[in-house]
Amino acid sequence: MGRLEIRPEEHAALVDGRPLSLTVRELQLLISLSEHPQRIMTREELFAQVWGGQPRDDDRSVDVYVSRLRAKLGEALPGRRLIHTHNGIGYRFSPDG
Amino acid sequence: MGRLEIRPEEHAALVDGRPLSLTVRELQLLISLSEHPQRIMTREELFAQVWGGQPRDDDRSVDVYVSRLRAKLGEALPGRRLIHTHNGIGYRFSPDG
DNA sequence: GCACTTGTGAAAAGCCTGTGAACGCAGGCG
DNA sequence: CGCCTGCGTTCACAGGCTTTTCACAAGTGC
Repeated sequence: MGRLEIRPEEHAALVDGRPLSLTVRELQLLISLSEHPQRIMTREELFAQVWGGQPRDDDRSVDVYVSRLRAKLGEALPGRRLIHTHNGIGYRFSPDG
Repeated sequence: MGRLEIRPEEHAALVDGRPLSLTVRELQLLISLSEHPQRIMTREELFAQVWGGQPRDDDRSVDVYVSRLRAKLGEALPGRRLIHTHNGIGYRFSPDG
């Protein structure tokens, strides 16, 4: 999976061997996304996996955490965009930028 | 169906396993077309399936979205023409270029 | 108490959509 | 030929809707 490595059982995400300092939520979200590479996941799916249950109609939690995750990934891997937005649907994780 | 795969339930259209970044409308249109391969579909039929209801007399929405769809398909599958125009009638989807 | 995380509201940025208009292309006709 | 006409294709754009980002109050654990 390139320079990014995710170890759910160790609660860790590594870039070139260095752990990213992600919060629990951020890591859960990254794990959920990366478990289905190239698949478009809806907010509902992601919310269910990370938070459990169903999001409120106007819940922006997923978006906010995607944003935070991107910020940290972007710092560690400049110039790569691993999480893609699919307007009106959700997000997609693509290992190869 | 060759290199193009359409998965309505996943909101995705894949070329060689990679999702195209289609908008919701574009995907709906592609789904409608591809559900009846080799069949000529009228603008009215397509409009009804994608937008619902009947198009205005001078509505060009279907044409515009066919054009947008062709542009994106053409980028992902250069040299193949999947959507054929039938003058005065409508469009036809042909899986094998 | 302190440092950090979490979820929420709201402003800013960005994308999608439908529309009108311009453009291109072919056929018909003087 | 040259011009007109009928269609389909593409461009440009404004409005609306979605996503992104920021700031903040409340919560948690050390």
